[in-house]
Amino acid sequence: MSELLPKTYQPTEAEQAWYQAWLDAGHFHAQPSSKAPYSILMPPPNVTGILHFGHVLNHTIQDIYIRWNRLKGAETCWFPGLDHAGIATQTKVEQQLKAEGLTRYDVGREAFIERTWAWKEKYGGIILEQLRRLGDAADWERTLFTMDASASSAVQEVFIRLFDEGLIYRGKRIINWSPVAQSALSDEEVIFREVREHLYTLRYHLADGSGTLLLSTVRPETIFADVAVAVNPSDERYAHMIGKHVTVPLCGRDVPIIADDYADPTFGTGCVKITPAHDPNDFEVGQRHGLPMPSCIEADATLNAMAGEFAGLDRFAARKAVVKKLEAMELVEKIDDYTHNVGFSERGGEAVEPFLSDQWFVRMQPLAEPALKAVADGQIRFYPEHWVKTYEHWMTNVRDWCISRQLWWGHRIPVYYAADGRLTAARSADEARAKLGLPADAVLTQDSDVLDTWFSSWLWPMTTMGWAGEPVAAMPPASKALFDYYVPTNLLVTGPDIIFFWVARMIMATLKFGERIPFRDVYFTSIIRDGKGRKLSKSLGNSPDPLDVMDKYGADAVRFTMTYLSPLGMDVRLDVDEATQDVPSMEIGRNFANKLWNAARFLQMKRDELVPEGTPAYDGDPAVLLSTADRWIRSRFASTVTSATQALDAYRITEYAKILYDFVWRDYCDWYVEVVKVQLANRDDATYRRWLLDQAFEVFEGALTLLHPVMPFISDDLWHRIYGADTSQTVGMRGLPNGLDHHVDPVVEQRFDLLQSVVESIRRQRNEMMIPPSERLPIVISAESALAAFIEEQRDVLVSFGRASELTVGTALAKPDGSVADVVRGVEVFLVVAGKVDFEKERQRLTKELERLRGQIVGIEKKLGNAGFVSGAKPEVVEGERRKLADWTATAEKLARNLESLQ
RNA sequence: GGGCAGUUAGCUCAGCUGGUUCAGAGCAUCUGCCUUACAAGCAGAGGGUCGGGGGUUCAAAUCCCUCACUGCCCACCA
Repeated sequence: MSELLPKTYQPTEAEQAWYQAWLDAGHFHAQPSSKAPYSILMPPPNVTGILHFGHVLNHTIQDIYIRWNRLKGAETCWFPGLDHAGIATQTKVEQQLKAEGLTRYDVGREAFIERTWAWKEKYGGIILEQLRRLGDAADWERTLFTMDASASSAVQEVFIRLFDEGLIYRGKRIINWSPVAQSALSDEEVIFREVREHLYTLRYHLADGSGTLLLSTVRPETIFADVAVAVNPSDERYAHMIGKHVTVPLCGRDVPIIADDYADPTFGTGCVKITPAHDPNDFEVGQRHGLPMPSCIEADATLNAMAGEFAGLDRFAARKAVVKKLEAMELVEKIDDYTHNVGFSERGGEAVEPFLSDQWFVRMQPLAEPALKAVADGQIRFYPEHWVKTYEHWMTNVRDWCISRQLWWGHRIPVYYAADGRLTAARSADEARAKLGLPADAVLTQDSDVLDTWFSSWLWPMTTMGWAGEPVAAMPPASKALFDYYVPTNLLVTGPDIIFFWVARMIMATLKFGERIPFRDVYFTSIIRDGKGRKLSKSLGNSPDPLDVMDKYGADAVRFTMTYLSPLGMDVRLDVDEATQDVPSMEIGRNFANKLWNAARFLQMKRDELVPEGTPAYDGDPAVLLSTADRWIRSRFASTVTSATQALDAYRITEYAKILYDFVWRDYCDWYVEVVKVQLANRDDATYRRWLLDQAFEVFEGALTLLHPVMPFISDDLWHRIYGADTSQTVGMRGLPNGLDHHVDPVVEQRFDLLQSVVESIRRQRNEMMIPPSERLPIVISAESALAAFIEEQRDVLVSFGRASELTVGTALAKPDGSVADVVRGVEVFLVVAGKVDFEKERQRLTKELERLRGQIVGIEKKLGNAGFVSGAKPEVVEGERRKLADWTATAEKLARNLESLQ
């Protein structure tokens, strides 16, 4: 009746078909309802983004929680989106233009933006398609682009409000400048790297001709903008010079010698040149002393007219040229090798230039305070928790956020300048005129800069709900309902690298504008590294395309393997074969999927073969039919539900994966299915067989259900194949198995454990004696009467698993002639091997085992002889040790006896 | 300079509130099996003084101190 399953699982087709079926059935779309809400905000991938393994891990985790909570009956919604990614996208289009021999200035701002939109439509958002291949159960109907009208409106409103409240201000400051992007960067977009350069010690002559001052610098090309030389006020060497002037070489200007604590007497000569426009520390010195702040370096990092003959040279070329000239003038005292940290653009990799310019800033401190509290109070929880410290450190030392970017692609700053120099933030020029009290025909110019991309990202918890920047109470009813139902969201899954960029700022913005926390739990994912511990990156060639890997192993296999290998708070190592771009560890997931597949195949084959159509269902008391093994698997399954739930509740996803892996593979397949084979073979009764298989199927269905969050495709595929549900249904919505606690039965588990030990003992002995499986041998088992009865009950299983020709079970049986012996938990297991026994080997093994046991007995006796232990430890622990001693002693005695009687 | 992780079998890692599965799993290695669900498999075996040292405790892989090494984050003295 059901179609026979192929021998191995073929994931690719099944995965695509099921994803479409889920979409068709609308399983991923959610609306506020009477059910409990559960929501996750998808970190919006860049519009230029391509799927990599970081996304795979991140999205697998999110999908697990979405599907798990859907299984639990929540109204789950996963809000997807796409980030306009200012610099990255603009760079793409500029590259395109470059191929045509054009720059963005050639086409002009408006045409350039149009072109970027066209690029976005054509090439952007490929990654969203790729995420579907992974299986993301996201509510795609709610996909938001950060430059959609509502989101753009929100950005504008927020800017205006912060401006009006004085939390956004314009200032001339030293910022991080990218000469390549020709734009400012925030502090977070700069990474520091150690660089080996030179420390030049230069001679500056005193203006009055009374001597020379030596000072050290790594940037001699900036001397044209020197405005002072600083010495430490406590530095006696220079005390008499304070107030005098030195002549700056090459440009002949005289600048004062000032006293400032910034100068470190122990570094170099103790004198430092002050160049406020080109160094953040010098800038502060300049401010303290009211010094002028000329710039000698332009936006493109070339020197300007202040540098005289060096004008037009790039900063690095200029450095060489300046040093050469100074050397010729004998003004270079010495040049030392010098290793120090230099800032580089996180994106482009070029050295960042400290650059003095007008920029827009957000005053962070007032926003940070409530955000700090929300985390300190535990309203928002971090997993792993240790990131709280990092968060608190950053938040308590938070610096103002430079939000203006000299780009074209992005949200334009809604600030208008009047001819008289006044300015304001407004929704339109008309509104600005009104705010400034100007007539309708007054000419205004809008600020030409755009906002940092993160200035839209930090509003994500609100914009995803349809918020356009209005006061929460004034939101349109549909958005308001969504917002109130789903925010705070339940979980955010992201990398710790964007804790400042994004997580912290979302908390600040949502508290301020949404009047609530944005999310309750934050899960920080692991960093993925290759076998050598390096981060995966395209340039290193160790970053395989996840799509290729999914094609080879299946999406479920990739998801499962990543989950299995990614402990909370630790890096993940993924061995990557650089030659083939293969990730061999994906076999873990693939093999597991295949195991599941074959377990299902077995059950289905047996049902087809042994249960004729029309076989009546068993309608008696199931307790009558349940064997120890049946009870055991039910007990194990009930425990598995509990422990899997606990693992996911604590965000221990690796543990969740391992629990299910072990249950399916070890308990269900290795033991239970093997017992089912015996039970089927030994009872020629169709009703019983039907009942037994139904029972086996039921547990399997439960396992598929628990696995669905991590392996959605195969679990649904098998579920439909076996249980014949129609495609509009999914195992992901049948509910979590519950009310099974009464199946947990420690006595049954203990007994089955003994059975396993006895079987393992027989197998071990057979293996050691090199007896092939085809050869059946007599087995004799001797145990105390209570256990003997149980072993007798398990006769069929023991005969089959132990490949026995005959089985004798009794109490106090003597060791048969020509047998080898083993003792497990006081049960003696004799294998009659007749001529085949290697007595020497057997003697060695028994002796070794006996020695080990005796050693342990001595240890435990010592422990029990310790008065401190007996009085100090919990009574049940002491009792446990006593029982253990008794068991071991009995076992040792039997072992010794068997060793003696060995011929 | 400040902070946060980590160090357990050849490799990758579990081991959570100290003791009842306490020294584990997977991979790799070795042995035997095409046993009619699965060789992407089955059955076995070997392999670790839990980074070093000290302390607390009746009891430490587990708690505390200290040192060493590895990785990450923050800061940026020219």
